[in-house]
Amino acid sequence: MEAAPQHGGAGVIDLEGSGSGGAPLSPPLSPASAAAAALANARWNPTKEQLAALEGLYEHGLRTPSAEQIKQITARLREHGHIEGKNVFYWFQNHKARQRQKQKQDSFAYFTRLLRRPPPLPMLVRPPGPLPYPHGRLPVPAPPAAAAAACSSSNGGTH
Amino acid sequence: MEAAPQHGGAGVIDLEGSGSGGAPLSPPLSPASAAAAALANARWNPTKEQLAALEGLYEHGLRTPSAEQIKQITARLREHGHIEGKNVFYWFQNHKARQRQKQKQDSFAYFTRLLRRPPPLPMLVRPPGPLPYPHGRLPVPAPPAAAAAACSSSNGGTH
DNA sequence: GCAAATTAATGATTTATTCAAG
DNA sequence: CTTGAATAAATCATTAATTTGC
Repeated sequence: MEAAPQHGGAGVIDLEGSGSGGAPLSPPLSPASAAAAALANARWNPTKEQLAALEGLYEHGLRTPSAEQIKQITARLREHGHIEGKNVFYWFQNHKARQRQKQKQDSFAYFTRLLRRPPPLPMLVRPPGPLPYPHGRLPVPAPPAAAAAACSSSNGGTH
Repeated sequence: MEAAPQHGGAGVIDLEGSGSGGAPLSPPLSPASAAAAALANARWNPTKEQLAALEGLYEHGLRTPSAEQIKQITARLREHGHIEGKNVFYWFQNHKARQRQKQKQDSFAYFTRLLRRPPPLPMLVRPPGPLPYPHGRLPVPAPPAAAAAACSSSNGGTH
C-alpha cells in the first residue's frame, strides 16, 4: 500500500474552498453590522454533536486528517451547526497536541542537567575537517545480531 | 530514494570496548547484581535521563554520531544506567527513521474509507432536533494548513 | 439569585524544526 | 547549500466556568 500524494505534486490544500474566492475578507459596513462584525470575529464553538464526532474520530486513531478528510468531516458536521474546514483542522491540531501534553513528562530538565554537570562533551563540536565518514554512514554492522557481537578490536581510534 | 551506500563490509568499530562479543554474559552474582543480570538479558531500557540526553543531542543537530561520539555518549550515559554503544547507535537510527515516518502521514486510508461511505457516519448520526446553534456564523475564510504556513493576515500577536 | 471579576479551557496564529527536492 | 512543504510546538486571544460580592 503506498499513498503519498502529499508532496511531489501540487502541495496546495484547498481545504474549505474558501468560497469567498479572491477576496477573503470584506468588512460588511451595514448599519446593523456592528453585531454582525462582532459575530464575524467570534470563534467557532463546537456543539456537543460536533465535539462527540470529532472525539470519536480521534479515538478511532485519526490524528492528522488530510484535506479530503477535513472536507468530508466538515460537510457532515455542518449538519449539526456551523463549522468550517479550518475549525476541524485546528481542532485536531489542538486536541492532539494537548492530549500529548497531558501525558508527556518533562524530561528536558534531566537532559540539561546531565550535560551541564560533567565536563564538556566534545561530541557536539565537530572538527573543522571533513566528517569521519564522508558518506555520512557509519560503518557499523547493519543487523542487530551482527552489531551486538561484532565488537571486534577497533583500530587505534584515539590519535 | 537514498542509494544504499554499502552494507556489510567490515564494520570494525568497537562500540563498546567491553568484551560483549564472545562472552557477553558472565556476571558475578553480587547481591545487587540481580537487576543487572536481568537487564543484561532484557532489551535496553533507556532511563529518563538517558532518553532526555539522546533527544537533546538529536535536537541539537546530531543525526549520525561517529564511533568516537558513540563511545563518549555511551560513557556518559552509563553513569545513569546500563547502556551499550550499540544502544546509542540504534537509538539514533531508529529515532531518525521514526521522525521521517512521522511526517509521512501514513495510514490515512483507513479513515478515508470511513468518510467515503455514502451513508452517514455512525458517529455522526444525531437525533432529530433543531439547530443547536442560535448564533450566526463565522465567516472566516482562511486556509487552514496553507494559512498556517504561508498566510499572515490579521493577528494580535505582539512579540 | 444575579452580575462583575477571575480563572480555566480551548480555538486561532504565529513560530521553529524537519525531511525532501532542486 | 538553498528552497519548499508540512507539522508540531509555543503563543495569543476569546469564550466558558467558577468565584466573589451584593
